Amino acid sequence: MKTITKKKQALILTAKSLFAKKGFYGTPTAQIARDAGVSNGILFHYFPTKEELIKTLYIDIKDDIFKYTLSQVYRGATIKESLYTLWLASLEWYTENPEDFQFMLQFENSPYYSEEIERSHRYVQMAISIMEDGMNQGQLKALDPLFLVRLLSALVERSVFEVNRNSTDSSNSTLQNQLFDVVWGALAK
Amino acid sequence: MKTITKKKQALILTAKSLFAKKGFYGTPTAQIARDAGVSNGILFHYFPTKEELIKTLYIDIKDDIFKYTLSQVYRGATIKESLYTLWLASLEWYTENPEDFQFMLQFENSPYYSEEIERSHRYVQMAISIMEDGMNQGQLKALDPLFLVRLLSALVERSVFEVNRNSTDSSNSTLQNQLFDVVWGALAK
DNA sequence: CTTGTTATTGACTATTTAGTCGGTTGTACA
DNA sequence: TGTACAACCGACTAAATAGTCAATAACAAG
Repeated sequence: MKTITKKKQALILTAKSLFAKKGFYGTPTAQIARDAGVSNGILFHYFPTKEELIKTLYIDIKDDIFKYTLSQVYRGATIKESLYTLWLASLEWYTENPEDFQFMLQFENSPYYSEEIERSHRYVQMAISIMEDGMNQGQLKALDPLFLVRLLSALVERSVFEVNRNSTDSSNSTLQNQLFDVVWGALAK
Repeated sequence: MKTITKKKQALILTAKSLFAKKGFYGTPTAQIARDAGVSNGILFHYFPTKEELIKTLYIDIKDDIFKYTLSQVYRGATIKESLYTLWLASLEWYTENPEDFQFMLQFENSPYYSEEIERSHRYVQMAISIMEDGMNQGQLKALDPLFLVRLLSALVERSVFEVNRNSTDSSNSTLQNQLFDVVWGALAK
């Protein structure tokens, strides 16, 4: 049984928050430890390098998100329904967890990121097979399924920005429908 | 008349190349100078800080790209034609100038980037007005025009990745048509 | 030729920072 | 109670790096 200590947890939380706010290079390891209220040494006890810490954080975050989003997709749903569910759940997650969003953006455009890391998540395989289903049913455009997955991610990302910009506006659901129209228009045949 | 010296030019070229390959934080200013074959001090003579160098580079690159792409859009073209031209020209530029692409990706997801910088380019205003025209004609989705511009950028970005991945494939124009279908599907009403 | 300005050099520094290490405290369990 | 092992501390270091500076070269103009 893997018990995560209080201090390790504090490190993870603090690191995520600082990285999101100040960036990977704007955040010294010493500050992470200080803000987390633990010693400098313990950070390197749990994470051999700063890079390792960053990668671990990313994998954890992505796991959380996909657990949340993919679990809402039901068998038997139409492709359009599945995509809508996936898209909306992601949107909700990111607007409610802005630190996750910031962190992810940074990581996926950093030198740390690679197709290897991308594919390593089994949920990406799941997303791919949803796209394949849609293509087989003739509902989605006939393109590389991984490309469609990435497209969806990119559109989620843009949606998050746009929703955040209009956050004062109360007529959220109208905007949501319009934004999903964009997604569906892009992916559907 | 602004004459750019040989050494300044060498610095700019070298910096772009190194930043694209190794990232902003993986590239010491000393290495830029060394690789450019000039002294350390001259870099800070032309660019007071490293950050200033990076921002200058970004603005130059974006200017080049928009000069190239927007100049190909003709008055009197339909919206679909204009968007196609814009999209294809961007795609060509980035596939032929991979360093520009890498640099831009990094910059636009870095702490240096801001909506202020984004809007400061007059070409963004031009792109916005193309989108507004399309909306007024009822051809494009009724969304914030800046959002549409960003959407187009994001789709160009994804297109570049996908074209690069299939670069061995000679049947390029088929893929191009398919990819533009995605763009048009996303933006068109 | 003189004088002021700009280009250029490269050694130097002040600071920052990732990661180390020797030692201490806690704890599970035999 | 003893022993092994993990959690934990914080002072320390070795390396890296952005930016400085004092001096020299090139050059343009009067």
